Amino acid sequence: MNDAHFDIDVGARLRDLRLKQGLSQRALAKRAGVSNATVSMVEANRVSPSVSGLRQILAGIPISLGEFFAGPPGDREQVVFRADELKEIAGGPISFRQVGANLEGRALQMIHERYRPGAESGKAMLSHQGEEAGLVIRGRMLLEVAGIRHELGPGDAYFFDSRKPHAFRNIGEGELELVSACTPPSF
Amino acid sequence: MNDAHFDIDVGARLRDLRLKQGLSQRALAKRAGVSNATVSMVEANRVSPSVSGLRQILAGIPISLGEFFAGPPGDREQVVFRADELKEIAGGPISFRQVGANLEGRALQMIHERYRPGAESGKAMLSHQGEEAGLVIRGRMLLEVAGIRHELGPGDAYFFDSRKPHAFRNIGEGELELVSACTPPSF
DNA sequence: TAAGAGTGTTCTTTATATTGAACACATGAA
DNA sequence: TTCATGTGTTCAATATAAAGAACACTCTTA
Repeated sequence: MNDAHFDIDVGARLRDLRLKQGLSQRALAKRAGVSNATVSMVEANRVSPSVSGLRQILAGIPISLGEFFAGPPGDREQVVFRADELKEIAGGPISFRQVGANLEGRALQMIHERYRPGAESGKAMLSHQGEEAGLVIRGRMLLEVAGIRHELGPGDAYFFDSRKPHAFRNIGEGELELVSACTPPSF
Repeated sequence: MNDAHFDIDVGARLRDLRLKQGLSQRALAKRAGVSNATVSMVEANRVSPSVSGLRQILAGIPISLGEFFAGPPGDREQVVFRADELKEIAGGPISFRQVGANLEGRALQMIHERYRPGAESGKAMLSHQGEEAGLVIRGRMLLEVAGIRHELGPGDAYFFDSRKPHAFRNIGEGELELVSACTPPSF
């Protein structure tokens, strides 16, 4: 019934986080205001805690539900990606070169973007929620977010909620180069 | 006891997502394999669903728990940050200039980093989990992750799990310039 | 040994989430 | 109107999570 959506192991993850903080079940329980039995049960996956209960427990770490479920990407290995091995994920007048090949299960996506003069990348209203940011390295760019246009040059940056409709365009004479990041990965 | 950790409104968020998909409570319930009453209760915040129960419901959207809780950071406004208004968050031989001033409740952090020759930034084992990535713009950098050293030049990039111990150093003759991003924000 | 303090686990009761059916209210068709 | 089908909500029964106390175990210290 379920897709392969990383079935995060709540118990293991909680235990992992707790131990990283050097806390015993009782110590965490006390900080969080729950019983030690609850912590034990949850860690052993003998129960599936209520969201409010889990939030309560996580308050003792402390960590938010978002961070908790942002989850362990598993151990992916490659750390360094050479300039020529960034994965090209767009063609034509726009070059999107992604850091890392397979982002399945990851929380972050970074892209080295290049736009030929006049090139533009418009994304309509995106249902997927998240955040994105970028910093211009070279060239001039026109950024439109939620109907408002902004002109950015080298060193300028942006940060917005991905759900807002947005579009990018190179309005300079030369190439536009920028580094962007978004979470969660959008494609 | 709690920090201002955005107390996400589970009910409102679920309803919002469901409506965005154009589903009725019953339609979603059927796809998810739960009762319509459950959907109603959860949306009205009359109960705090179990994690397993919520996952079940979200499978009908479909969306993962991570995405669900990555959550709406509320409407923050400033979209564009000029080069000279990036917030300096480190001093001395290292310059960290952050995109956006207040990242409270946000999921993403982007930093424009500059290192003088020889400067280094070592972070020991970081308890906070997450991911980080970066791309070198100028100069040569030595990156050490989990005991392994890598040398990177312009255009090269990295991507790793923040929990692994890591350190950065400028090993070039000139300035090292890079753009990094991490999720969740680490400081 | 024994006693004490620490660990995580297991028990029984209590609180709460979830179900399936009934409910109340809309809209559109005969 | 009357019926049919849609919506979201509420109710009583059942399944499950949470609490508090007891348990079993490992240490350290006397």
